[in-house]
Amino acid sequence: VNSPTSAPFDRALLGHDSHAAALALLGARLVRGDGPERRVGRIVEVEAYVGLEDLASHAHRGRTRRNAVMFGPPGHTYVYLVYGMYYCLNVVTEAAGIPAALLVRAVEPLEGIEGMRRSRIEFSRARSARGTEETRARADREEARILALSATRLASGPGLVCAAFSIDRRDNGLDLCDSASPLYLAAGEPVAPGSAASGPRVGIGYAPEPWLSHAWRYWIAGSPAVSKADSSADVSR
DNA sequence: GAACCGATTTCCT
DNA sequence: GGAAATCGGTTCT
Repeated sequence: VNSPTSAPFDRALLGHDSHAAALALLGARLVRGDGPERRVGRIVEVEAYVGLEDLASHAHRGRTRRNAVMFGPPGHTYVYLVYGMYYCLNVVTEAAGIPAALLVRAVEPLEGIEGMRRSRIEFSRARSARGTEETRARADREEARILALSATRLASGPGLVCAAFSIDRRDNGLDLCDSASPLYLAAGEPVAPGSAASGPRVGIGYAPEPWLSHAWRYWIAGSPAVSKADSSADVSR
């Protein structure tokens, strides 16, 4: 599991077709920090949001202040707040000018697992910091729940990835292909062609067909760390 | 300046 | 299986 030095993620793998990039990103490592605070996870699930035409994408209405980095060069982060309380991490893909990104939906913790657990708890407590006594009691129960959670499930969801890695709006626009960034990507074991699965994207019920049904969610088949059961799924090329 | 809504997660019925 | 929590982005008046 320990790998002292791993090569930075190759930006060229992200610069063209987003679906090829999604398959390339599976198995790669997400790295936060250095030394004893270092946290590393293996990316096991992503979703592609591609181009102006994609009516499920934040970019479909054109460039705004929020989605601006999606229009920039590949390899950078797009971090946004969703539902007023969770953050989502995306990896920008395609050449500058073409808005596209991969939502990181799930990560399998490899190093710094206790740090991820603490970060999850810290996030949970911050949410109920100014709450009533009842909300505080609820936070206690949630802390107990997180402490009992298996390591593989600590980052099994897009909001949970950000909670476990302490990712928020300040991380928007970082260069993930630069290992000097506070958050970056490192090469991992590539996923064998037959080991990737795909299916429809999650949480985009507002989108019309055909965008609603495109199988643009990709994950490592059989991984216990994916955000949902991968029961009915096509194994991709 | 107000209304509407969401690339989620968790808890309760 | 359904709803609540919570706030900034986007749109419309």
